[in-house]
Amino acid sequence: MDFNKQFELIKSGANEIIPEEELIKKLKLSASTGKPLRVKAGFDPTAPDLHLGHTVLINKLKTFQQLGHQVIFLIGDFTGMIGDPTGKNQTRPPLTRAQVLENAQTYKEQIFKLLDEEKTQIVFNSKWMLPMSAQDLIKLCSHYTIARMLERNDFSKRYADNRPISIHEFIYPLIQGYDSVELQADIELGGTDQKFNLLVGRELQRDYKQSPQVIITLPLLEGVDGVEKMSKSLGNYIGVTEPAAVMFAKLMSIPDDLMIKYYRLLTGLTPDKINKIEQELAAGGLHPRQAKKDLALLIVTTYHSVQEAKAAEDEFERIHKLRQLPEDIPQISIKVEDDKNCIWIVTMLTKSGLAQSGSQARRLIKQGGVKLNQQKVSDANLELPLYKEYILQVGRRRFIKVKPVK
RNA sequence: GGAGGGGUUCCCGAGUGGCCAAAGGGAACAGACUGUAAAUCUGUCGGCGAAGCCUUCGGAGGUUCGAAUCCUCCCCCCUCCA
Repeated sequence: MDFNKQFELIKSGANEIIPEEELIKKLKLSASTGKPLRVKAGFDPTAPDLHLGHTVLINKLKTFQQLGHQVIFLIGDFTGMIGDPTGKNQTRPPLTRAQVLENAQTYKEQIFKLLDEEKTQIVFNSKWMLPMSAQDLIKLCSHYTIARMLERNDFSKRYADNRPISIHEFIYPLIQGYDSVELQADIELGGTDQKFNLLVGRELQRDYKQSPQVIITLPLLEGVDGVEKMSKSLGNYIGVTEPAAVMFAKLMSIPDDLMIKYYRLLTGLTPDKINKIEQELAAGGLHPRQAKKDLALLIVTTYHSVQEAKAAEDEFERIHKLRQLPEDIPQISIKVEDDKNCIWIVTMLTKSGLAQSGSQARRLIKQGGVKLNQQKVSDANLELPLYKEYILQVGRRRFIKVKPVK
């Protein structure tokens, strides 16, 4: 593949490449020497459940891998003890060796749905950070100045606002940078919020007489709400291990405006193809719903299979378009007190977990959000005979089969 | 060591003796609408088989007919000065 095509592929979806000329130089050098570039991206070991936001980086790693370069998946088990300084993060308790290995295993299961296991190098930065002596750490610190640290937006802001900055927070970017030294990285990928840290890596490598890495920042992916960046704690995430049907439904719920970004950052489609979809959408030739379905199918297929993706689509149609019952409804039976021969609707809702309290159950009924055997329930005092099986529904998409017994 | 600010219901945040189950916003949930679980609009948003009652405002005591609000002690967080 010629350099322009390669470059275009690498650049697709990227926010910044700093500096672009160096990337081209490195690509050319690699081609002429036959030596693959070393491409690094770091991940947090404390949150081993990957969501699509994380896979933006992994997808880009994959691009490099497909171009024949050496991909390095760095697990920041040492930096994880510090936590990236956002002002909110507290120092985290160090993970035990067992936890680290366990999380690493979880990572592997997830990333190898995208990356080629044979060609991926997984490393932990505790490998070189744990044995580092205090003396060496001080030496590392001497490569950087407070003034330069304060260039980091987050630090300068907190400093100006009289909010605390702990000393150890300064160490974080230094270690991340030092990882690049240790790994002799040619390229480091990171989210746009990592720009500062990535740049520190360049400086340090230069100080350590290495060729500075090219940094590529990728946009932060908004979650299904379309506003906040995807994160587990905000609940707007799509996890890579989620069931196909859940994944599909979540993907269908993203705002239309976000579709193209998802296409660009999460699918392996070429820039040409994505541009075409974008144009057809704008021209009205392609229905946004269809485009979003195609997107969902593509992504779900990556993490599951074609069959499962298709089944997920059918399920979605059934529930949301045709408003029918889903194929598999979880089933439970509820024990009733011995002296009763009927069950109260509110009890059914709370015992089945569809409502968290009796008050909430009553509210749902009052709002017309409860259906029993597809009939709306309007009476909160409804009593039902035992031994029959009921299909309870709350809202449009929560179903459960309930069998009350003694 | 000294001075000061603060801890309120899932989150942010108002509330300085009764009108407070506690404003406002966010999140969430339900309803309407829709190609969609988007957007928008409406409603709900501590618990109780619900009349009324019970529990909640960092913790423990106290003052008062009555406390998120006042007092005492304690715990925690933050800032400034040295």
